[in-house]
Amino acid sequence: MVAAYDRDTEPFVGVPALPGVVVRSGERIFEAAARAIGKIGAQLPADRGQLRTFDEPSRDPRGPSLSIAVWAILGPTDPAEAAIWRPVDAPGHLAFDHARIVADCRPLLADHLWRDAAFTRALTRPEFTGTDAVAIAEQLTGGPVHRANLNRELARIPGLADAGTGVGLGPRPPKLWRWEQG
Amino acid sequence: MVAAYDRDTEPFVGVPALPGVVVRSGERIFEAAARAIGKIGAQLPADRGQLRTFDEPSRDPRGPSLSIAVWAILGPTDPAEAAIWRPVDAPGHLAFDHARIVADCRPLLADHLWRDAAFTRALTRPEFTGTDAVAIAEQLTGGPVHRANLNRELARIPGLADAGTGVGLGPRPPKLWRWEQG
DNA sequence: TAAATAGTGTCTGTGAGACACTATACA
DNA sequence: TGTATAGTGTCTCACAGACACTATTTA
Repeated sequence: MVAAYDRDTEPFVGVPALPGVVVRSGERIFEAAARAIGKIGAQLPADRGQLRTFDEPSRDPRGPSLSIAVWAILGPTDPAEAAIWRPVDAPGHLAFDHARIVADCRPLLADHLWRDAAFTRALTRPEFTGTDAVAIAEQLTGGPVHRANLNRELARIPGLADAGTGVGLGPRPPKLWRWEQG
Repeated sequence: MVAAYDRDTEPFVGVPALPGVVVRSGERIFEAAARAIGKIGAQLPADRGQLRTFDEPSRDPRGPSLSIAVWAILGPTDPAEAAIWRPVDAPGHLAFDHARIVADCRPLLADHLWRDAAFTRALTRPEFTGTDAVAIAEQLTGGPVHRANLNRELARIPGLADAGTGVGLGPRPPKLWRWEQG
């Protein structure tokens, strides 16, 4: 899911947008990201990364601007009162070129999944089921994901252990995976 | 090899630096890159791409700035009178944090090699030997490259054909590879 | 015991990585 | 005929992708 917030200033008043700010002089990108994520009532998590820069001059009706896209992952216990959550694979209508940003960045994020430990750990919970994993992978890749292969992939990840059974969607309970230590 | 140029303005007068400019309002990144590469007397080639953004506030003694790194590949016939060529794996002393930029971007470029057709085609010549390929790969990856595996990898690339023998470093002439059509 | 959900076994092909061996040209 | 450079054959291992089969639970 992607977090947006309802804009309260022109342009695009009332339209959901990805949180963003104008970078101040001397500010680092993640410092600006920390201010941006404040717009949805959250704090910038430790797990975050740079994506790419968007430079179409007509992105913003107020005038030309560059946007450096950044990812960060919020957990279920992190406060984010003002967040409007949208599925990554169908974020719907967003202000500016933000729908395009989501579309362009999705494959970049899919590359991190199950490979970048910090990204994966933050995206899953401390515990998650095989069914959760399938849903996450399909959201990011956009294609179907084979459970058999995914389970084997998860078994190979260091620090991730089988933790019995969890609660799934149907009769048979799915496998539970747990990250070791804190 | 990386192209630098001798700075003629403060700061770092006389010190080699990667070509860069301040992006103008409304300008696209590659438009700015085209102006930047003019500093070495070259024109921006069609083969180019975005790398990452560098944001350390003390990068430039004149004040905080963001730099968006971009790659582009010049051929041997492209004019570049003012270029100072340095090996990618040992660019030596460069102005600002440019040595660090080269070091950070090298692995990003290595990921493109033999995979991104446009990048590879521009980096090699229309014709190149197996020995050239080994040298290119070792410069970008930093590690040793096995000729046997590299030859097989080249054989798999669509549009790249065996073209007899070329001129190498020793007695036995190396294989020649040629890109099909123009 | 049927149906829905979930997991496992296994086969294929591909590709990385590595080693030993062979080939070519020159001195 | 020895030596330096270059290419080839082949082996192992890991992994992606796919399919069929089995297992678990509830109704």
